[in-house]
Amino acid sequence: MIFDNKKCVECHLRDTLCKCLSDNEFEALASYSRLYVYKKGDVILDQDTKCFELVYLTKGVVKFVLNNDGRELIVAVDKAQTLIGLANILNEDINYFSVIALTDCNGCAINLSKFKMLMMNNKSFMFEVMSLSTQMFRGAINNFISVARKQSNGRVADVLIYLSDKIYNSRKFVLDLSRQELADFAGCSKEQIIHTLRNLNNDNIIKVSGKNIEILDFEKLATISKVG
Amino acid sequence: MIFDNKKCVECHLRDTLCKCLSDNEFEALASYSRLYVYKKGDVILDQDTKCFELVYLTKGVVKFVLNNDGRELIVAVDKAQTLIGLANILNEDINYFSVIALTDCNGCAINLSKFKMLMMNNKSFMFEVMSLSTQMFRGAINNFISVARKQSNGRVADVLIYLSDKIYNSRKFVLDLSRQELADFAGCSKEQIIHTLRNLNNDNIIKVSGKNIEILDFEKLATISKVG
DNA sequence: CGCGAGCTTGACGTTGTTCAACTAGAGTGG
DNA sequence: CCACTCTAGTTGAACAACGTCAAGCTCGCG
Repeated sequence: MIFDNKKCVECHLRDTLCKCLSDNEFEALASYSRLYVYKKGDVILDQDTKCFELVYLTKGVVKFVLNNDGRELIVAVDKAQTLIGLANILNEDINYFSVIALTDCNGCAINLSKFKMLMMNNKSFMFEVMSLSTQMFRGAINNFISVARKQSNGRVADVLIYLSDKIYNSRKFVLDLSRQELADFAGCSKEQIIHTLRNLNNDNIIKVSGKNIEILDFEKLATISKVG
Repeated sequence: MIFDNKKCVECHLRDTLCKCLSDNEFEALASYSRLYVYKKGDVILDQDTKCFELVYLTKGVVKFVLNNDGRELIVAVDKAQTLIGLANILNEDINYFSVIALTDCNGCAINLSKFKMLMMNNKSFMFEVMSLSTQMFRGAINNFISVARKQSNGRVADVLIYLSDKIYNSRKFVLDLSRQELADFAGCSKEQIIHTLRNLNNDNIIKVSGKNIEILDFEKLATISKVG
């Protein structure tokens, strides 16, 4: 579904990534942008397909997913406001991850070739874009270090802290991820997630009830994350 | 130790990453470059320190290492000819990995601010650089996927195939990595590496004798890598 | 010849996966 | 309104994978 886009100048993107663009330059980008609505579960970007558009997410929570041999691995979870697809544009315009809506989402599709043209003509903009995309990669690498080195207590602690700090900005939140998705994020089986959550619950470090999570003892959780 | 650098125009770097630079531009870069000699074990770039120079490796094999809590994790292994430090320059000029010589190495240090200046003034060059640095990150992520999802047979197979294809370009090679380093690369204990190598040896898939490795049945090894 | 670092080996215990059975809740159709 | 089905979640038991430990080995070097 497509909306009008007359309010681009008020967009959060204007003040952040695009802050070094002139009004004319930003206008050129905005005139090609279109709003989309995604339902929970919709594929926003599809791994291994050609990428023609970036998506600026204005509402909702998404997961970045790598698929190999049928099994999913969640590389990152992110929420509005954020630009999606950056990691794709630097090489061959083939999507490296899939991006899938965890909640209903709104997004604004930005024409990739226009975006690239702007990058070519505005060096500071290019540096902003590069910086953002390497941040994304570094985050992914840090995540994999966690998965590669820690055992499940530590990984689950990592995931909970990440969600609390970066996504829900609260010690108490309602999960948008299923148990299976938590497992794909933490790199273990869903049963292991359930066991670990229950243990943390019984030790009064967190309170779990279905999708409702509350972190009761953040210090202890941070220690578990560190120790592994 | 520092050599003269009159032969920069013959450097492999000139024909690859720097192919889109004019003679003047390349000259500007070369006039600031200096040759260094590293002994096996030397730290070429040090994690978490400020980075003033890129290093173009002209001889030798190196490992990219992430350190956390005393334990090492090898992110990648690379050999000459290759440019080292790219992943660092996109953000805050703080080295994200350490780079350590696995063999005696020669390298050519390139002034980072000159390099950046060239990037700012030559868009195609900037795209070349960006492309190279994202390749590096994608490689790292693929490596971590392997570590995160496969069990030790698959990981060891991955490592052997990587070394055979990308580093030694032969089915038969002499390892520059210790058993501990193989373990840091595959994300498991050194004992597990030894067990797995012996099993592969007993199954006549590889032949191991100390540092000497020969891949006897590449197809079978590739299958093990896929299956996990 | 003796020392030490890296390598090898096997035993053992922990961790985590797999499997199978069961429960709860949501959606569907008669 | 009640079966029926389907999916997600939960539980525990059996098993396999892996790390840790402790002991012994090998080889190069002083």
